[in-house]
Amino acid sequence: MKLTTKTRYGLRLLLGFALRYNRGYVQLNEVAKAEGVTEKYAEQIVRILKIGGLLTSQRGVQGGYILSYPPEKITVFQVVETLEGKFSIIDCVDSKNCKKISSCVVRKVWSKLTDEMIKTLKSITLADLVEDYKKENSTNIVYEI
Amino acid sequence: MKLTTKTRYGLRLLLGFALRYNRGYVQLNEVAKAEGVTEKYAEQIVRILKIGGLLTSQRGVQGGYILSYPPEKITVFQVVETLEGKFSIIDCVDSKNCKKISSCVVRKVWSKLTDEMIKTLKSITLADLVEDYKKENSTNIVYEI
DNA sequence: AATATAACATACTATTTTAGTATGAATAGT
DNA sequence: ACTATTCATACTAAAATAGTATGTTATATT
Repeated sequence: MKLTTKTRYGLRLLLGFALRYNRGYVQLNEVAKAEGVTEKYAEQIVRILKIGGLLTSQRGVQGGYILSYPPEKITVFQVVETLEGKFSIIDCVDSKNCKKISSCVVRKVWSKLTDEMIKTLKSITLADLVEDYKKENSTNIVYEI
Repeated sequence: MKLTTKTRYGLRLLLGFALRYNRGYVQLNEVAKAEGVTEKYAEQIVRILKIGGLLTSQRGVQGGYILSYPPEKITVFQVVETLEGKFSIIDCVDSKNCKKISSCVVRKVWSKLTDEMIKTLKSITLADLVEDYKKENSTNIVYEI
C-alpha cells in the first residue's frame, strides 16, 4: 500500500508550478530539473494532470504549463485522484461486486479508512505547501544528508 | 495505493477466529472456507500472522489456531502492519535516504496522511468487527446482489 | 505403535503493475 | 524557415501480486 512515484513526482511537479505561479507559463523542463525528475517521465505525468484539468498548457516557443486554478484552490486530494484514478484503498468500497456484503463488516473498515484519508488530503492545498516551502527556506536550517 | 489481498483476506481470517474465540483452537480449514479463501493461500497468510504474534497454533489432530490475545486487544493497525510490514504510505517517511529533505515539504503531506491512517486503524479492534458482524446478522436485512 | 489430522515450509509460476525509456509528431513564437 | 516546447504512442526490464504445487513435521486419538 504505497503511493506510486507517479503520484509523488506529480505532486512535486505541481508544487514547482505553484511556486512559479506568478510567472505565467513555465516550461516543464525547468520544473522537472528542479524536482529531479527526468523530463520524459515528467511529460507523461504532466499530461495526465493536464487531461485531468489541473494544468493548462501552451505549445511552442515560450510555451509551458500553468496551474488551471490558483494554488489555494487545488487540494492534494485532487492531485492524487487525478493521478491514481478514483480514490479508494480497496476496489469494493463502493463497487457492487462483493458477493457477501452482509457479512462484509471488514469492508466498513476500509471504507472508513478511505474516508479519513480523503478528509486529510482535502485539507491540504498547494498553497499550504508553497507556504511551508517558503517557511523552510527562510530559516537557515539545512538538513544535508 | 490499494491494499493487497493478503491484508484483506488476513483481516477476514482473523475476524473468523475472533468470532470463534471461545472455542479454543479452531482449524484454519473451517475459517478459510467460511471466508471464501483457499486453504493453501490462507495457510501462507496465517503463517505471517503467527510469526507476527497475533495467532497461536497447535499442531496435529484437534489442532488449529487461536488469537494470541482477546479480540478487544487486537487492532486493525496491528493486523495491517503485521501483514504489510512497517506501515507507511511512502518509503521515505521515516527513512533517511531523501536527498533533499530541506525542500521536501511534500514529504510532510505523506507523513501526515500516514499518521491519520494509523490513528484510524488503531481505533478499530477485532472486537468491534465481531460486534458489527453480530449486529448485522441479528437484523434480517439481507443485501443479496 | 500406527494413523490420521492439521500445521509448517519452500519453491514455482502466470499475470499485472511499476517505472521508466525511446522515438517521433504537432504547434507556436521568432 | 527554424527552434522550442508540448503532445502521443509504443516499448521494456524489473518488481510485486496472487496465487498453486509439493511436500514435511508434529500431535492427539485409536
